[in-house]
Amino acid sequence: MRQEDILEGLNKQQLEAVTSTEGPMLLLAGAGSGKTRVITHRIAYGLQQGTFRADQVLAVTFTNKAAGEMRERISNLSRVDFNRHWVKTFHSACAAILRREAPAFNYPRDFTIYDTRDQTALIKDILKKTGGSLANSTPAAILNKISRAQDSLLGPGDLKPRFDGDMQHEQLTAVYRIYQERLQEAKALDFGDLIFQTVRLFEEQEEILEKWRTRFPYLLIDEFQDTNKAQYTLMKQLAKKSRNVCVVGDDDQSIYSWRGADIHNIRSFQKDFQEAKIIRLEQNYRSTPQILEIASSVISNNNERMSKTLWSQLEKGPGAVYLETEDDREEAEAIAGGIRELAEQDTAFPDIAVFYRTNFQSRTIEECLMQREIPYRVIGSVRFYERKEVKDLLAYLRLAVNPYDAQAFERAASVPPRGIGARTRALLREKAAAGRDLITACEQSIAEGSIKGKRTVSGLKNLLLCLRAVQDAASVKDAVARGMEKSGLMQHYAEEEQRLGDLHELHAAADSFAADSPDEGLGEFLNRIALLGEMDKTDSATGVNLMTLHNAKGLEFDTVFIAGMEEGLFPHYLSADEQRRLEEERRLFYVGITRAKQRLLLSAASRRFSFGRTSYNEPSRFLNEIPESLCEKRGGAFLRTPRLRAAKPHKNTPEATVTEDQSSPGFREGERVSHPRYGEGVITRRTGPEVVARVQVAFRERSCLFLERYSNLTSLEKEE
DNA sequence: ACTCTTGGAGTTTTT
DNA sequence: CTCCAAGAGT
Repeated sequence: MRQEDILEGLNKQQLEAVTSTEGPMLLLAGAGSGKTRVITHRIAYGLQQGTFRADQVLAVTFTNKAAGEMRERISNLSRVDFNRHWVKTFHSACAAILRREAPAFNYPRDFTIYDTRDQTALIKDILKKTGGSLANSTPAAILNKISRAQDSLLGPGDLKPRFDGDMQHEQLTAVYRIYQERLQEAKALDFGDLIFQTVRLFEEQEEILEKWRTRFPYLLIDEFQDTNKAQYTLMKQLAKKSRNVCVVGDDDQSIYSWRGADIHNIRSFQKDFQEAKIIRLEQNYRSTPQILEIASSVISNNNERMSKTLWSQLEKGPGAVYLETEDDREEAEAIAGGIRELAEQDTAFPDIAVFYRTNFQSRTIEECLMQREIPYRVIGSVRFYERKEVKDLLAYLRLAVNPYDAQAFERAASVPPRGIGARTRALLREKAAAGRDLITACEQSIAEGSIKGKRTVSGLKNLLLCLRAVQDAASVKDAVARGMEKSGLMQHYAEEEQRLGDLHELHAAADSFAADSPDEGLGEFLNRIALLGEMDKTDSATGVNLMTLHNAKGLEFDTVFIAGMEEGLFPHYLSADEQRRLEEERRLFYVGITRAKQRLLLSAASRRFSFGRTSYNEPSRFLNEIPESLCEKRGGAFLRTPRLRAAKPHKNTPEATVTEDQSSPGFREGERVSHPRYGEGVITRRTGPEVVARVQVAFRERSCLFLERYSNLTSLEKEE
């Protein structure tokens, strides 16, 4: 692509940001100010000018999905295929570095990455063993403390007591220390470790740091306001010499301080890189002036912010609409009704989003959408790789790759039940503690006769040995297939269609991984999975988008609903007392508002039913922060015209209705169909009420149950 | 010794 | 709904 194309249509500030490819830069990019455009064009420009080569750039984004999009946009702009290059999250970048440097810090290349559940289980186990229950602290709370310590580059010895003789502190230090030891024994790293250990490695081994500095003389860090101290330090280490680092952020969109993010990194950057060019992007290209005014008005209630004024030249639009309902059910129905009506006017389903503060709120909304036959997708609710059956299968694969992985062993040894109980498992793990792997531990225990269930342990050992052999020889896909077959999980879950489907999906994921990265092995596949968020699902949107406000960051929609505008829920009661945390809730609201291009629809329920309990809530204080002239309060329904047309005019040409599955009449049993992932199949059963009919489909190698409406199935019998 | 069933309790946000 | 702990059953 020619230079004038890369630079075309940029405003003054954007142009300066794009063309300043050398030296440090702080890009303060307001919501909707064309940030992604600037970042991608900047890299494309540098490539085109010959300032740097693609393999000299390390770009860090917040999610894998954002990374994927950035790769694609740069590739399109620059005629360079950027897909092989380093656009990663902090975590995946560190995992990749540590894999390559494994010998230098005495870890195997194929280490395991512990997720939150592995971590919590480990802490529970430690608490049990040490007998010490940390005074009124749940394992999750302890884990949180440990994670925050890691984010701040504090090891067990670096924790400071709050006062002399702080029991909490001593116990926490002890648990943290054992926790780290156990991770090492298991040849595992957790999320915090990935960053912490990389920083430590760079600190301790100058020549390795030097190598990576030389490798990446150009850095870019996106969502900089959400970086923690460890990440900041890593950036500094890498950028110290070249000083070619561009950080991009917006202090008003900092919403992850509970995860260790430190907003002061923006100030630190100005100190550490005093020669940095500072550019503000304040023109908003996304939202109407009305939406922007609402957002500005709300965020102006925060004290801790760098002042910044967004403005928009877009056409005027409507103000916000606020709806109060009796309960959550009514709220959900109003949202569904509003969506229906908007869809009949001018807005397509994928251009609509519904945001909420907590995941459980999605359930009621989903039910109403389903009833009204409105297609939707939920982003990030139950993470695929955290589902029980998926973790079960992953446990076997993890052990095949890393036979020291104690958490995987716990799971693999007990699901499906094979007669190895807690006691035997503990014995085997003890055996493995002295630097032995778990397979060897099994072997030795059998040889010594120190164990009761000799036969079953022997069976498990052989199974693991077999999987280990397979992963060396076979493709990732075959290794997963072998795991499914040999683990006994397929039989174990034979009755549960959903779980079987998930196992097959993991197999399919392995297949596509193998296609994308033919040179990578099972270990890399497992690492990749551990770092994958649900956000990254790439299937194109066909329905309304449902997600938490946290997941909404970086996205935009024509129409945005924000549900549950109630005290106690939003701001959440756990964050409402402290000023700093309340301000973060407000920023979360700000993020939500600024996702909207045209319309903003808010709602609150005075009664909410959640898990056997009814709570009564006042409307959120944030509502009072919206200028009155820009917030119209309604009762009953969102739109002024609840039922304009009783019936739609009937279309008499059949071709018009065949194209979209909107009007799909439903399949017959015995009908031949095709699915984009599973291929051809036959409907074996069709059940349930018409609106939410389920179909059972037999494919060549498996059988799946779908909700008919969203199944992506196409008939093979209606073709001309 | 191990597994399965039952009842009770807890649920912010997530790489 | 889903995770735990405790007790009964094999």
